[in-house]
Amino acid sequence: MKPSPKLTCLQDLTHRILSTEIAPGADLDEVALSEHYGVSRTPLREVLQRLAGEGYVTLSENRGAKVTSMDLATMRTFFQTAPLVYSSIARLAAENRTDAQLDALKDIQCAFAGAVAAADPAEMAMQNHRFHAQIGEMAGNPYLMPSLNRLLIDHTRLGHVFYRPAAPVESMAILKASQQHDAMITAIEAREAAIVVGITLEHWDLSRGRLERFVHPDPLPLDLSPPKEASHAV
Amino acid sequence: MKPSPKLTCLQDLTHRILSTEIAPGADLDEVALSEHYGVSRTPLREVLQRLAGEGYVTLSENRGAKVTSMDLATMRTFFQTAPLVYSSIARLAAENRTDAQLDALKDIQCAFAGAVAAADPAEMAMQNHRFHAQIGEMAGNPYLMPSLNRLLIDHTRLGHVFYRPAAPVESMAILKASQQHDAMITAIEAREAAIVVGITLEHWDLSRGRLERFVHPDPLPLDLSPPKEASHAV
DNA sequence: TGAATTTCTTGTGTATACAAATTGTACGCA
DNA sequence: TGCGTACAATTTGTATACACAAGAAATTCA
Repeated sequence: MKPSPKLTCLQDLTHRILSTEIAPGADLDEVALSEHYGVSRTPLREVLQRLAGEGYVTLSENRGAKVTSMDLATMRTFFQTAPLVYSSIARLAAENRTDAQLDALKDIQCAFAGAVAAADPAEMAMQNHRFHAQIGEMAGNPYLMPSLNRLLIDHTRLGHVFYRPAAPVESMAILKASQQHDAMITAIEAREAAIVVGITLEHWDLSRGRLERFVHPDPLPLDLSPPKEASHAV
Repeated sequence: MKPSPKLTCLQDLTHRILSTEIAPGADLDEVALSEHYGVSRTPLREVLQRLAGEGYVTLSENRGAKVTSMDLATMRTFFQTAPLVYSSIARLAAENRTDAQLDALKDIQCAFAGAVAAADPAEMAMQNHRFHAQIGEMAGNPYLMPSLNRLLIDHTRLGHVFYRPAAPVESMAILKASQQHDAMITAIEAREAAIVVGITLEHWDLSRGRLERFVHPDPLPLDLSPPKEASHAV
């Protein structure tokens, strides 16, 4: 009945980190956060410890918590690792899903489609996160789950680019992504593992194309004044 | 200078869990542990939270901490997942290793060989754990690391069987495992990714053979009295 | 004026005391 | 005797106070 302030704190922090409202690398002050959420430092520190375990924040001795940063070396690893884990999870999800899990996935995709219709980029990114986390649940593999979740954290943080279309061409990509979600649901329902893996890899390629273009943007025309946002990438 | 009691507590608990001195599924009492390690409940709870994040223990609301259990469903998943993660990590280790990391690996293998020579099963299992965790370090992939570590926890807990040879034939397996470690070091040093992956898969097959025989032991002769250790497996 | 050391400020780490929740037990009632 | 309820005991969750470490600023001495 009562919304536990500790749980609220945990959920709100994850949300704000995933949405990059709290930027990668940002310092998290214990007293400020504890006052903000109306809990004492003890449970707040436990929340931070948990977030650290899930990869959202990084703790250093006597130096507090920082939001896990996204440096270029990590990005490289991200692009290297994601297809392997995503496709493995997809295969397992098709094999092991339950009906209840499938229904939950459909609900999430519904919310995702709603966010697309409403042209709400932040909400799209969050529902997309939930969608893929749910597929992870369906895989039922406690060994791969932590890897998937770490990938999804960075994918979602990067992904706010994806869902902020600059050109009309790019909003087409969002529609295509949503259609791929639908196709994944159909294939998972039919337990067609090979098909799910195929769609998942296409889905990844679509996402990768946009993300890489962001990390490696097209060079600006050479005769213009110095670029302003070049180093803003990560 | 001073051996922080909190760190001692963390390391000792991981060691006792990996060695199954504290059995899978066992309850962990906060007050008892805090008194045992000479710290108050606050830091002890932080240790438990961290161990939970790494997969050693499982926390339930208002119900304390239990050592993560190893049920049959999990075992199935374990055997399904390990080769994928191990071989991926092996490939990355060969590609990304530094000289310092390689030296550390050699030191660990030295300690492992020492334990083999001393016929110390517990020590073998622990050094084997360190060996493979070090290869994980060399892979330098923060996304796959948590999966590897979770696999290694259960592998090491199961592995105490491996290093407790019942028959002379089985102590040959330990020697072969040690030789495979040496071969992995050589291949990693030469950055021969394909070779490392091959040895890793052989290494896994060797381990799997013994572990599966433990989970699925040979049936006892039918004309004997009721089996005594049948359900002791997991 | 510059460098080094001391002090002060800020923020984290730990301990203890208290509140809340769960579990086991005993008692009463059907 | 069986079941349900209430109470007690144990264990976990939270708050507060204090101790300690790291970094910044200021003062002193060369």
